[in-house]
Amino acid sequence: MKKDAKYEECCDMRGMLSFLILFLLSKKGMHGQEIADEIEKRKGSRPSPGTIYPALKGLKESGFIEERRGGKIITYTLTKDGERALKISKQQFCRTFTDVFEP
Amino acid sequence: MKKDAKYEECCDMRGMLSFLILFLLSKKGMHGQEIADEIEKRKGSRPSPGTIYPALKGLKESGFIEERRGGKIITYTLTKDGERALKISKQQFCRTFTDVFEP
DNA sequence: TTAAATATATCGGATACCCAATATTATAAC
DNA sequence: GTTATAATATTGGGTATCCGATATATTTAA
Repeated sequence: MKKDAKYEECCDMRGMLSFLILFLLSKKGMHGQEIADEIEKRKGSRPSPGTIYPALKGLKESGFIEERRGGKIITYTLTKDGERALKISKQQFCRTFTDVFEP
Repeated sequence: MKKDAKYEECCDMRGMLSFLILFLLSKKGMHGQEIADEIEKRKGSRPSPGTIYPALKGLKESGFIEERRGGKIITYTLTKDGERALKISKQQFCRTFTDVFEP
């Protein structure tokens, strides 16, 4: 059992993955594994393929991201709609978690 | 259908409720309805009783909060363990969402 | 041309979050 | 004391997230 698991379980951040992906893609286009790398660096745990690809599929079906294929690598970028979605989600996120970031 | 619902659904913040409660209680002791008030102010929607009380129950069973009853009002405060849980969750939260707050 | 490696994709299922509805308890009003 | 009000509590269920396992496709290595 992972150390500190007891303390982490009160914040599993379920439901934040798509938001995080949108945010990451707003900085630069990336492919699936790059996104997984970045999330692993931030969260400490790597989302499995069964997590990341369905999430990307959902975002694509919502029209928030689009893909450009180059061989086996698919690079995702935000659409205009995706930028709008991120902007709105971000506002809500910031309002909800105001002053959580303060020390 | 709620305006902007399409854009909000990529960030439902599911799984962040307990974290938010811990954070709110770290500022001052509150009872259930006060907590709901504060969350409503931040998120824009009010958590239902069926949401808030099971969450409080879970936090109590984890030993993160304790209650002091005064009539029909139950005031919740963080325990030492709760402070530790919040600290750790907050670290993870901040690391995960670094620079999301920047304009 | 196989074989290995890497990226993407899908499927089934466990989990748990959250809500709507309802019930219980306690105070306050009268 | 009865009624109204408000806080707390529970239960059942829908739903979406996420993971593990597995499959497919493309490139690289040998």
